[in-house]
Amino acid sequence: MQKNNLYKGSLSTIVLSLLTDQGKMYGYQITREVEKITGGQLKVTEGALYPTLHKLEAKGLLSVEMAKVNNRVRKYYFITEKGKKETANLLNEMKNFISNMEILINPKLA
Amino acid sequence: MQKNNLYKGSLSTIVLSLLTDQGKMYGYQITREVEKITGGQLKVTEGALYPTLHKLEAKGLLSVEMAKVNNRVRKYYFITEKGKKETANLLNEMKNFISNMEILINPKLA
DNA sequence: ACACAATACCTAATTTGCTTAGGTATTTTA
DNA sequence: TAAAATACCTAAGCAAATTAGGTATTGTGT
Repeated sequence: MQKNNLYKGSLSTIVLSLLTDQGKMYGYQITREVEKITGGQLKVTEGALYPTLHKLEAKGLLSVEMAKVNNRVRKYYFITEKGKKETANLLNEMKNFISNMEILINPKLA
Repeated sequence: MQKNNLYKGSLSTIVLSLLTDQGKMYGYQITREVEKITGGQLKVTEGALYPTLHKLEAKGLLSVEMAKVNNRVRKYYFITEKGKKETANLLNEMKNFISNMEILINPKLA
């Protein structure tokens, strides 16, 4: 996703969070949106994204809806009921991670 | 470090940040300190920590000082000049990661 | 008209950073 | 006196990326 390997492990959370917010999105759109939101700082590579989308679908957290736009196929992903619960868990884990990191790197808070 | 794989990639930053704060520490002490600071939420496993300390030493970011306490060996690690610069970089990357994640998971901020 | 960029999907080999599961040895505690 | 804690270590395996490809269509610049 970057040279930076801090993002390793966060992709599923990012995807599920975006889909929670936007309802449904297709893969390529997700890569554009993340780049836009982070001001170009984070680029989700397709080699990371597509396998992740397939994994989340296989786990039953996402469903797919095919669409044909301009003679080109799009696969819109959206969150299932099961996915909503898992998203809530992942978002909590992310918030916990962030607060733990903040006290770890900021000794004044410890 | 946990079941949670968000921490993947953050161990070097955690170690260097702690050593910046505390001057010098030995491996086992680092595992105790991280667990204490995070209220038991994050446990740095020795299988992850020792190879990381050796890697940081090999890169010239840390130096070692042996000590014998109670007939048992301790290896105290401390940051080199080169390590100070790299620590500053890693801390900046971590802060960037955190702010990017915050806007990604919090659509109201986007 | 034609090349190149952008859109849109995909896979597979490799790398990386951890987990899991061991190992040695001494000191402290129940 | 057995178990837990202290203190170091390594190696096989796993999971999530990176890197480096692939196909095909549409839009853009010259």
